[in-house]
Amino acid sequence: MVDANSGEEKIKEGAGEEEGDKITNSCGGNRWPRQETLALLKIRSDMDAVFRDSSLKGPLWEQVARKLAELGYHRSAKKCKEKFENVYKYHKRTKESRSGKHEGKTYKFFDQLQALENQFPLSYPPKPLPTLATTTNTVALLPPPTTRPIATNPRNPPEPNNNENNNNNNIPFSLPNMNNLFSTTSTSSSTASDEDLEEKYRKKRKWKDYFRRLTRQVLVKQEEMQKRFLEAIDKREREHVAQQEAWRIQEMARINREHELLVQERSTAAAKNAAVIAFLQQLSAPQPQTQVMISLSSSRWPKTEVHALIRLRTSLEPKYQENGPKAPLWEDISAGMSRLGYNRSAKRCKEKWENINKYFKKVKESNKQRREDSKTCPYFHELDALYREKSKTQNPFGASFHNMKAHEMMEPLMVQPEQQWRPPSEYEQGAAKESNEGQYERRDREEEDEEEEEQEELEDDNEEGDLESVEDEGDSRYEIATNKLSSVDTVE
DNA sequence: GATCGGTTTGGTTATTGTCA
DNA sequence: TGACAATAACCAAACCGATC
Repeated sequence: MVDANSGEEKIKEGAGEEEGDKITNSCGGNRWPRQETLALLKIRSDMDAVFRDSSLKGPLWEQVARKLAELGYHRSAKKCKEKFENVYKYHKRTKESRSGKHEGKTYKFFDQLQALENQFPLSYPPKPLPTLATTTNTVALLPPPTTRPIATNPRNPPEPNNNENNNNNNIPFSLPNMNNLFSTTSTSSSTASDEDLEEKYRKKRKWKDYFRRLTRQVLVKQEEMQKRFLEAIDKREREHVAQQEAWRIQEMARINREHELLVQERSTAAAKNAAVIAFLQQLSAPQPQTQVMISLSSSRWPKTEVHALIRLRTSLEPKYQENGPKAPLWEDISAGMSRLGYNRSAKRCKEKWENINKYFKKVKESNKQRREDSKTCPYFHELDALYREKSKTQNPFGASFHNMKAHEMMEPLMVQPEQQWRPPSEYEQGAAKESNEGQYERRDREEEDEEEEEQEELEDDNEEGDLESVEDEGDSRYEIATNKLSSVDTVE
């Protein structure tokens, strides 16, 4: 898998993730060294508030990338985002499965991510966080010191009487007379008698005592503050735990309620099913199971379903081309889908249509080369053909669609041959869609392989015109690939 | 209301590294 | 060497807000 971004990160220095600690940042090709990941986490967590406040995240990731670059790690914004998401995702996954096989093991970025989750500023470099008094990291968590730096320079001693909190101080803030202390030019400067010396010595001792007491006092104060701070943290910790406990209890209650509801629903559903089955048995209709599978559609759209949607949409488009409301179109499509055995609401159909088009456009615009044998996005060929068709009919001489090259415009419009599709009747007759899923998957893959081969062949030797008719080799009646918008009716 | 662009979240797959 | 963890990258679904 080669990303467009990977060019800048191709340098491989043979160092793995763990060695990232010891080596420079440019190691390991696309892999993120530990330090780099930590830097990313740090930056991202620092900007967490900004991220939460902003609705447009793109520029923020640019900023993250810039900050990372300042640290010597060059990654694109997209990569930063992706990396963060992946790390976060993995963290969540491992956290959830901790009770299972991961028990006893901790994800190496657990502390950072946990801290981020708890809206707690991260420490850096990372070390186990929460026990605040134990690690040196906690220093980073401490608020900026409120005690003013102590003036150790005897020439600038603290102003004695400006201190508002010195009532209960034992320190005598009535300072010795500084002029006397530092003035070597006393009135009796000419005589260096013993008395003078003794006087000086006494004053010196006095100052010494004063600073000793001051230092002691400051230390006591600092300890007191630290104690108060730790108590506050402790209190907050307890509150947090209590909150979590309360939340847990609430959550348990909610889960219990949901469980009861589920049980109720299940029992009513079972009753309904039994009634329906009984009814069907009474009718003893020849093919009662044809519609049973309809409701089995999962949230993920199988390939065949996407194909059906595209075909329905393209076939119904002319009917709704006027600027009228589109809702009936999607209702129609939804109905068509259900006729084919797919239970999708109009909204879902519309959403799916938008999503596949969005992704298709995105890929086209990025000029990314898709692998011919790409197993993903089976609808690409169809959309491609559809858009080519549109661009031809709407603007045959104007700007080409997505900067299509001239020779590309000449290429035959290749709707994916419907020969790759199962005729609905075949699988509609199946007892349940689920049970056939594996089989269909295999068939899909086989069909895709055939499809790709055929596509290649056709592209190789066929540069002209429409492919009016491709006869199916199989035993069923399949639709023919053509550049005309195909009608869904032929499927049925 | 329709459309579009952006984002979030979750799933999947392929690859790489580590360790027994 | 195989199992497994970790990672990168991709994709899909769903949602939201802006714009027309």
